[in-house]
Amino acid sequence: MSVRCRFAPSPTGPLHIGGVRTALYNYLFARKQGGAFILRIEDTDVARSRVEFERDILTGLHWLGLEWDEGPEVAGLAARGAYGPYRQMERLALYREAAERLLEGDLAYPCYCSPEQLDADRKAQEAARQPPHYVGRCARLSAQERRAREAEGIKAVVRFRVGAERVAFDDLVRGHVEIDTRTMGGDLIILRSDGSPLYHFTVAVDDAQMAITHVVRGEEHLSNTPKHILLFRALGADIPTFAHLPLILNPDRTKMSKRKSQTALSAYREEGFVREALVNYLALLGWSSGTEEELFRLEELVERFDLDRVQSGGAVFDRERLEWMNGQWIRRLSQEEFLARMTPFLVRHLERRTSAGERVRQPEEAELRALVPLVQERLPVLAAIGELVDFLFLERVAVEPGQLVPKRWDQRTTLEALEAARGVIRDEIGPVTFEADELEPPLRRLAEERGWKAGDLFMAIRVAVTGRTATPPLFDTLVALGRERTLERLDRATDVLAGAAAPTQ
RNA sequence: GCCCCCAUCGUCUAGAGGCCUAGGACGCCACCCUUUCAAGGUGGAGAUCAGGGGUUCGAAUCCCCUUGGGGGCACCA
Repeated sequence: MSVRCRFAPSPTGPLHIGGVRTALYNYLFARKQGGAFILRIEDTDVARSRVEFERDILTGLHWLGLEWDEGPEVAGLAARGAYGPYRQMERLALYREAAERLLEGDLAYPCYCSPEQLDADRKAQEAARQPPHYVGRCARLSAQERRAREAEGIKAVVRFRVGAERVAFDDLVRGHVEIDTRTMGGDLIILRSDGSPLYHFTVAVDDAQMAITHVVRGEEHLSNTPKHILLFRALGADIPTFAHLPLILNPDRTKMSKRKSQTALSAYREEGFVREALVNYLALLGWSSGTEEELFRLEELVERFDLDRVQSGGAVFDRERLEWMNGQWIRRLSQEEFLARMTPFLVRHLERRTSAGERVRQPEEAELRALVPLVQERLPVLAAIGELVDFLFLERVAVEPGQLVPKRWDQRTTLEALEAARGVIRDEIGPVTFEADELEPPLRRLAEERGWKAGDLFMAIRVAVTGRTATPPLFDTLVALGRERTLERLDRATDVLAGAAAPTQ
């Protein structure tokens, strides 16, 4: 039988990094096995589910390149797949029908206990240091008793009978697992009093109906797996193979959460993490290829992936390592690709500067292209492009007199150097060509003639024209700036320095 | 409280009884390269393999216990 596995997120929040990892492992496993990867939206929590979250999930998966074979929407097309619909709220009839069957077979029963009663039970159990469980008040009601309650207008939930036994299964990640059903909290509610289905029930009904062969999901579902197995059995369905993935952890080793970590995929995307890095990093968080290579693209991961090699202990999400890997993938992008991905980040940065009241010049395609070799290897995240090169597009850069003077120099020397450098650039460099190669020799010569360290001269110029001490290579920077702007900024810096000097002299 | 899972450098991991005086990567430190910042290169510090018992000629690797951590036990998913 060919492999079918699914990613089943609920749209109660933006696509979570942990969900991405689960989706990725499902995808890798399905592709590796030549099986199907199915996306199912678990939106039965009406109170918390929102369409924009569903959109965020679909967008995120598309962006990562984790395309699904069946699901609510495929690559912008309408839903597709023979086991649809793929949104649970569109599958209510299926659940109702399945519940009906269980009721008929007395594998489930209506329960009339009020939430208040259940709450009181739970409190009592807690006080008696008992594990919380349903006491079974409605488990053996006679037909008349049920009718009486119905007559009172009490809306019943439907409970699934959980018999006493040890349920065992062989988890692909954890091996043999056995759980006593008596520790699971008693008979399970599968339908709310309004008739809507609950998670454990929908999972079993859907996985059965969608012919899922492998359930690959987070470890938080491990203890609940017997419930699903019992339900599969009651439904007369085959029991899929399970693989429970280790949790992704906060730095304090608790389950990764919004409170303590940045969990939304979209947030990483907005910071300029590239899909290659996110996929690569997450693949290696809990799985390893067994070799010492660690930079893999999606297709390479598919070739190598194996659930056997999934780690069983939880893994702390290490942003530093992600950033390193992101830099690796940014550098591996083709120039065209890099340009296309980086530009929106620069544009956005400049827009922000504009709204902050600064005068900004719009970058031209050609000058951005020229910038690529200078910046591509300097970005840990794409969003860093703004800070790196915005001085090229700002009408005025703020130059601090303090920064302008190199460590070994004083104000006088700096002033002299900037004026001299300006002269050299104005007189010796052709306005037409103005290339990095022709800038360097005369400026080095200048430093030598005056007995300055070239580095000091260059630093003074750098700060003068960019307002920063860390920039792309100086001569390329001057070229990017252009002759006119370079001269202008040297002038202005000289004024700033002279102005700062004046009061003290 | 009960049940389940987990346990190798700070972090991600290699290791499926002898190849381990435990390997790689991130991070950290130093040096090299260098006009700054990165990138890159070289080297270094960093794990008595949580602790204790077994099994075995031999254990990070198998078993048991302890400890620690995590997860689960909803008319949430």
